Amino acid sequence: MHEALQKVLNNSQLDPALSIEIATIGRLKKVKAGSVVISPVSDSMEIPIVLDGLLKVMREDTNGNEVFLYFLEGGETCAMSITCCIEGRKKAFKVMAEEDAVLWMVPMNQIDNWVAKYQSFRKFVFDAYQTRFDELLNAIDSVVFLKMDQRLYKYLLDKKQASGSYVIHKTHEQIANELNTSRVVVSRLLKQLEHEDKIEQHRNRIEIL
Amino acid sequence: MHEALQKVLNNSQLDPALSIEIATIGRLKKVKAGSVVISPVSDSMEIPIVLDGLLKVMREDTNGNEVFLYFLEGGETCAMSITCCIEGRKKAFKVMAEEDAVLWMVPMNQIDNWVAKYQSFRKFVFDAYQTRFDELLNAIDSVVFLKMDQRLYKYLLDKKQASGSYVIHKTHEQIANELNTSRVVVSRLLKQLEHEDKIEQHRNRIEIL
DNA sequence: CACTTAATGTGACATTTGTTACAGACGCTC
DNA sequence: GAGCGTCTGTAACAAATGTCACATTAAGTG
Repeated sequence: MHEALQKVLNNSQLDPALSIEIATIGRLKKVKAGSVVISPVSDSMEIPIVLDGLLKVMREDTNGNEVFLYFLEGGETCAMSITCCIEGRKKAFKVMAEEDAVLWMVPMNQIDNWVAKYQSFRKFVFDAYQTRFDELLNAIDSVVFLKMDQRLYKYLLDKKQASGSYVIHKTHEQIANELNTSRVVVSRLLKQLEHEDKIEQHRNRIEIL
Repeated sequence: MHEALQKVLNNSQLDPALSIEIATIGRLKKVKAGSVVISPVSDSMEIPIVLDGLLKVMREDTNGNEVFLYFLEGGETCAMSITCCIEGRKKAFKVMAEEDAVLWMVPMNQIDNWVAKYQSFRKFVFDAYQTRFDELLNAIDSVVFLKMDQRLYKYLLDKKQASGSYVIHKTHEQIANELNTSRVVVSRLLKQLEHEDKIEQHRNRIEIL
């Protein structure tokens, strides 16, 4: 069995028999940073479990504007994919690789079966839902209750937390896209954060202090 | 069996045996418009199924600011309650009666059991999750991609849709609270909508045209 | 009807965010 | 180091939203 998969399954406290099923039926997928894993147009019938690396979930409107929702870290799975697949619905979000990532792709056709059969899988799925709900509500909080400067700083802190590095390799333009604002605004506010000694700026790189 | 419950259970296409269990184990609860059904501090172990009337789900931040997320109509249930109860977590939202409502309160302790036992209940629960995810994403869209005038109009249309009436009995102040803005802003924008012949205004009452 | 209270209207101004235009800085390649 | 493309900084202005003050209006009550 793939080593990282073994580790993730153990941490998830899944039933051993179920772990074997998942390991048997799934397949490994490696994705490069920046590549799209799930998009509104894709109709993949697999759900990704993150073994290593970092995914990010974005919401996209019909005009191509987008906004960052949350990260998916090692051991986590995309709860929204589960219901989409079960319901055969169009996905209303986009999942991208924020860093190079290793995924375990599990075909959907066994999900209902496992939910019925394994208490540990029910817990796994409900955990995933709960965590994602929390993340979505958190995203709503940021957007509704915070001004752009706080939202930006929160974004930087989240990114630091998720990547485990205080160095962020992004351009102002990229950050602006994730917050659905403009590059000039981001530059302005980052300059402010720099003056407050909360960050340090370099080309293509921001350090959180 | 309660008549409205009977109807809702039938529409949900639940297994007859399960319907009987739900009808047996639950209890009827009537709530007055404006009253709080679930709040972050409540630790109720029941989930509500809306038999009649209209509930609304709000997000509240620590400073007491709040924002409207979505309505729960007849036949719908609060998916977030399910996971909260299963996980024993603190609720991160508030559910209020938008109109007088009749609820069927189902104790949580049977949920896991039902999920294991009934395929139709799994479908019911996953449907609920999917619908709620969609509603949350929809709420995010409004807040991220729309300006306040569009957001306000969308809110009015949603309310019209959910209540089934083109007349909305709310003050500008109340609307402002649900959109997390100020009364003056709402008055200004409503006046605009009136000039565009999209609404007609009276004291405590707005008519959608 | 006169009075009271809550709801709404509106002007004036502050703050935040968005937009445009352009200048300067950095890193890369030849 | 000259040339090039991208990234960042910044001024100037526009638009959206928030805030304060106060006027006006509508509905209910005695």
